[in-house]
Amino acid sequence: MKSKRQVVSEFRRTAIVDAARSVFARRGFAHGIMDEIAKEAGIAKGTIYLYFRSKTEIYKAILDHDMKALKKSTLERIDAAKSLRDKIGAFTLARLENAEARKEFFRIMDSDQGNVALTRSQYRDWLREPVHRLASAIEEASRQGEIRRVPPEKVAWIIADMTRGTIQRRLLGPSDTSPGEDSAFLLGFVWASLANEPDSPRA
Amino acid sequence: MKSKRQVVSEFRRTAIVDAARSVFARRGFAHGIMDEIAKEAGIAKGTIYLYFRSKTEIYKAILDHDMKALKKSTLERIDAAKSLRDKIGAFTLARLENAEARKEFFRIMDSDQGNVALTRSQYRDWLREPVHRLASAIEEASRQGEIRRVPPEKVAWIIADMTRGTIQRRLLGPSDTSPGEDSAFLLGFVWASLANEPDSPRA
Amino acid sequence: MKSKRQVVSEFRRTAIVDAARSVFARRGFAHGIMDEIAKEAGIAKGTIYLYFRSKTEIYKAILDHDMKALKKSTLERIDAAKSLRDKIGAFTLARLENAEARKEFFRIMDSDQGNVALTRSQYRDWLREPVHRLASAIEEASRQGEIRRVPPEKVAWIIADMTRGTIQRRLLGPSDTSPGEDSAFLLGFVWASLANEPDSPRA
Amino acid sequence: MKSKRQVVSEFRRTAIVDAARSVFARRGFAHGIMDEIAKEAGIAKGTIYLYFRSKTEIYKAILDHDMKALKKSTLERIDAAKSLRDKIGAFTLARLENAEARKEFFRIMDSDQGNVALTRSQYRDWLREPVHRLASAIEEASRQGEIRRVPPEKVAWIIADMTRGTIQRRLLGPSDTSPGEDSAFLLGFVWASLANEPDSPRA
DNA sequence: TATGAATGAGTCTTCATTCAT
DNA sequence: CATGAATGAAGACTCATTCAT
Repeated sequence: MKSKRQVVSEFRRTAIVDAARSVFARRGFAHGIMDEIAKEAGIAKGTIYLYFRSKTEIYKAILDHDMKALKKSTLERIDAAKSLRDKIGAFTLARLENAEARKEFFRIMDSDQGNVALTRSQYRDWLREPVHRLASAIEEASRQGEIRRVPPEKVAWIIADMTRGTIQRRLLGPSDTSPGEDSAFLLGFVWASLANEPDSPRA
Repeated sequence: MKSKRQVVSEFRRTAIVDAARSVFARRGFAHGIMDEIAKEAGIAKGTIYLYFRSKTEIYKAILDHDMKALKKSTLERIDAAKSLRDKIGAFTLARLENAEARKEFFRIMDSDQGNVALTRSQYRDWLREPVHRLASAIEEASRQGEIRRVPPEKVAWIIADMTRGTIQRRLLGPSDTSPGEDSAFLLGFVWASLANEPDSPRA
Repeated sequence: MKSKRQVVSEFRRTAIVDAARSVFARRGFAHGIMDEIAKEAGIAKGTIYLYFRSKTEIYKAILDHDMKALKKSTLERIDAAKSLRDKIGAFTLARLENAEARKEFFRIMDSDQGNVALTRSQYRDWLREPVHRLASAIEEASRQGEIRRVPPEKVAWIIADMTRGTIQRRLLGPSDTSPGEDSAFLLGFVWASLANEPDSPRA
Repeated sequence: MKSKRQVVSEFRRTAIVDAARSVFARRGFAHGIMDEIAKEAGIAKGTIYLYFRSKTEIYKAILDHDMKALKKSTLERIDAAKSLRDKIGAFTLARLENAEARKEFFRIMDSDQGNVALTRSQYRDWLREPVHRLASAIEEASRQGEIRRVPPEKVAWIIADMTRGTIQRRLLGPSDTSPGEDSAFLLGFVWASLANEPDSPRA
């Protein structure tokens, strides 16, 4: 069981990370000021330094925390789906819903980063595993003849790309479609490609 | 005809923008220092302020200039293609080749931005017109029965998304495929989807 | 008789002063951090403030305590000696041995001080009395004709200076002579001066 | 010939070092604030950083400059003197006069230093060469039979110690003797010791 | 016009001191 | 009494922008 101290400590860390995420989403890393983070966390500036060594550490903590959560959630939903079609749908929907629920984080990922230098590749990192999982499913389905022959990795990545683009468009302004609808559209488009022979003219 | 004064002025602005692009690509906006830009442009720091009001203005000038060029080049190549299939191929190839030729600019677009706040939406902005052009072609082909019925805007955007993702992956590390091959793959994938009825199972 | 309360209180004060002396000797006053003092004293930081009003107060307490002890010890050894020669020897030896035994304190005196502003003059203060005692003995001996006529105060101070310099050199690095030898050398030098007519050429 | 730029640069560096010496003498290194140095130098805080990388660099510049000057001046005066007696007098007088003329620097050397870690030993460093020079002269004179046999290094150092102590006493408050008188007294004391056989009782 | 030295507002970080438990 | 988490004032350093030459 957690001691009271640990609970408080956990609480503070979370409050700081939450405040920082919000501030960084609003101002970017470079312009996200410690004073503002402190105020938003409802504590004094010095207190932050009892929990994090530096501004950069907070940044890393945000990424680490959110990416882990994102990866976990996405993988679970992929794994829960049985067929490839459902897995692809699960992937896109998971991504879209997560983005909805964690707008702030995605705004950080999408826009800023100053020089913290790692973000973009870290971003790829957390995506890598879900995308690989998807690729494996594609490869399997491809072997089983459920879909046409395609390079699994490449296809998995472009599915991720389409999803990401859709998320970004949703982030830019309120969209008139739900995540579910967007996901369904993406799935439809992808599946139309995978399910059929390429280049076979209509008639 | 341009006066000598104007020529020199143009020359300076270009030198500054080029230097700034290089610096921002390397360090990001927040860490791209005026001193470094000046040195790289081969002029004194103060001189920059004779041509640009502020650091942010330079940033905007980079975006404005590069995006215009990108848009122009992309539109021309789309227009030069006759069939929808070729137009899509022209779009993806134009994007991939441009990215190759203007790595620095894409690196700025891709990674950084401090919080100059406009980038991401500006990025969308320059893409908007080419994507619309593509959408129009899709709509037309859709109406003509050349492809199945799809929402033209949405499809055009996800083609842009796939292309962008591919560009980013190329930017992260040296890839073993050429822009032409990547473009061909994307086109193949997209066309397989567009050319056929959705959801028609293989057998 | 001391109440238990007083005993504990005394004990705490001593622990804090000892810890602080050690820390200040290591880091200097400015860089000697309360956290470190607390840890070294085996108590919580807040507890320190139950016994001392401020960091500076601790500093003063160190000086006060150590200087008193030093003064007492030095005076006793001077008084125990009968002849002037022995008194001088007693003074230098007491100083050298004390420095040996209380390296930490001397390291504080020697090197640091932040700007607690008083140190240097306080240092003089505690020395003042022993030096005066020495001066008195010199004056007496001078009057008795045991030594040549000299200004007692001045001579006493330069004896103190020589001793202090010797101590500092010993503090800088391990020396190959014992305090006793160093003391003997100083005494020899001084006595050679005092015992003879000045300026009387050798031959 | 110096360019105008160099002259100005030199001027600024000097102004900053002078201001810093004054501030450090007054407040100590730790409490000597950049703002105050800037104000005293009559420039803006940022300007300081055009000439010195950090506060510590300024500190080092002070020591370096002043110690070099001190060493040079002291060595010259020792060398200019012919006899050992005169050399000793030259040394003590040079030190006393220098201290008079550069009270501020000596106040820094004497009192403070925070943790800049080098001071005290650096102090020894600049003294080392003059003291060695003195030691050589003592050794020579000792060999020539001009003075009794003594360990030259040790004697040279205690002469330095006596002088330093005298300087410190002068620094603490206005003294009623001139540097010349103090120097003469020290010389007399030392010479009385060197010129005669040790331990030879008066009668 | 061009220069680059000078400026000073803006921020992170440290640490003595306080205070609720 | 003891604790140690919380506070916030203080200070070094950066760099976009200005301005005298």
